[in-house]
Amino acid sequence: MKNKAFLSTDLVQKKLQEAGVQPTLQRIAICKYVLCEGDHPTAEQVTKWAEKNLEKISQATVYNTLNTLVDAGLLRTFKLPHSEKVIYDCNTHDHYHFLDEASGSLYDIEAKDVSVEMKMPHQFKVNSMEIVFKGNFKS
Amino acid sequence: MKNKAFLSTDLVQKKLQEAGVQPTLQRIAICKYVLCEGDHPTAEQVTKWAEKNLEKISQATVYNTLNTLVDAGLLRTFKLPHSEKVIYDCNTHDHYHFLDEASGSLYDIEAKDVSVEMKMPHQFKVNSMEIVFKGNFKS
DNA sequence: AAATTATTTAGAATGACTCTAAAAAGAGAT
DNA sequence: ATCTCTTTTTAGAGTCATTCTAAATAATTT
Repeated sequence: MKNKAFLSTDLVQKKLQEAGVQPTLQRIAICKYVLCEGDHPTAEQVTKWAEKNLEKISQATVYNTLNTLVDAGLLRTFKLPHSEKVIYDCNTHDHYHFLDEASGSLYDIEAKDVSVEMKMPHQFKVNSMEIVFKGNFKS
Repeated sequence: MKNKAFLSTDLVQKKLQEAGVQPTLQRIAICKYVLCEGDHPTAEQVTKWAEKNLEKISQATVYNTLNTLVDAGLLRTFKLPHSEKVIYDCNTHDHYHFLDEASGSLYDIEAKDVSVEMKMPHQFKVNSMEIVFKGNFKS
C-alpha cells in the first residue's frame, strides 16, 4: 500500500528550495521522513523518528517544520474523529481516506475512484468534500 | 432550515427517563436547548445559554451533562476541520453535513439524499462514511 | 569578518476538555 | 418527616496537543 520512492538529501534539498523553503538540516531530515518513509504520521511520530535520526531536535522545531511544510504546500493536514492529533499527509492531491477500524491504519482513496451523487436542495453549492470511509481492510 | 419542535419540560423529562437518565434541573434545561433551540452548538455555546437561563451552572456540569446525553444516545458529537471544539448534534439519524464556508453555518444532509459510488479495491470493506460538504449556501 | 536575517530552542502559555474530591440534591426505607 | 445511600453538581486542579516568547544559534548578505 505504502509505495513511496526514497528521496536523496539532494532531491529533498531541491524540493524545499523549489517550494521557497530554506533547506536546513532539521527540515531536510524531517522531509526525508514525512515525504517518504512516514505514513500519515502525527507530530508525535515525527518527533520520535527525529530524535532517533538527529543529534538533537526540539519539539518546537518539529512543529515549526511541519507547519512550514504545510504552508509551502508540501504537506496537508487533517484530523480523524477518534484522535486529537493532527495527521500529516504528503499526498497533496485530491483524495479521501479509508480508516481500517481494526488496526487504525489509514489508506488513501483517490478522488477519481469515488463518485458522489447528491439529491440535495439546489441552495447547496458544493465546492469540496471531505470523506472518511471506515471499515475493514482485508489484505 | 432549523425546524425543531418546542419541547415542554414534561416531555423533556419523559425523554430523559426513557433514556435512563435522571432528569435533574440542569439536564432538563440543557436538553431544552440542545434538543430544540440549539443548532449544532459547541459546549461553549451551551454554557453561554445555560448561564443566561439558569440560576447558576458550572462548566463541569455542562460537559458532564453533554457527555451523559451522548452516552444515552440523545446526542451525537463530531468535529469539523476548522475548529478544535466538539459539536453536539441532536440529529442521531444517519446523515452528513454541509458547511457554508462564508458563514460557518452547518446544515444536515440526509443520508438518503447522497449516494456514493466507489471503484476502490475490493480489500476495502466500508462500514460507514463521514462526509462534510463544503461550499456556499444561497438562501 | 561584520551585520542582517532566518531558524532553532527551552520553557511558558493556551484552550478545550477531564479529573478529583467535597458539597448538595434526590431516592428509598422506615 | 428523618435517616441512609446513591447520584449530581461544583470549583479548581490537571491533561494534552499545540502555539507562543524571547534568547541563542546558524545562515546569508554585505
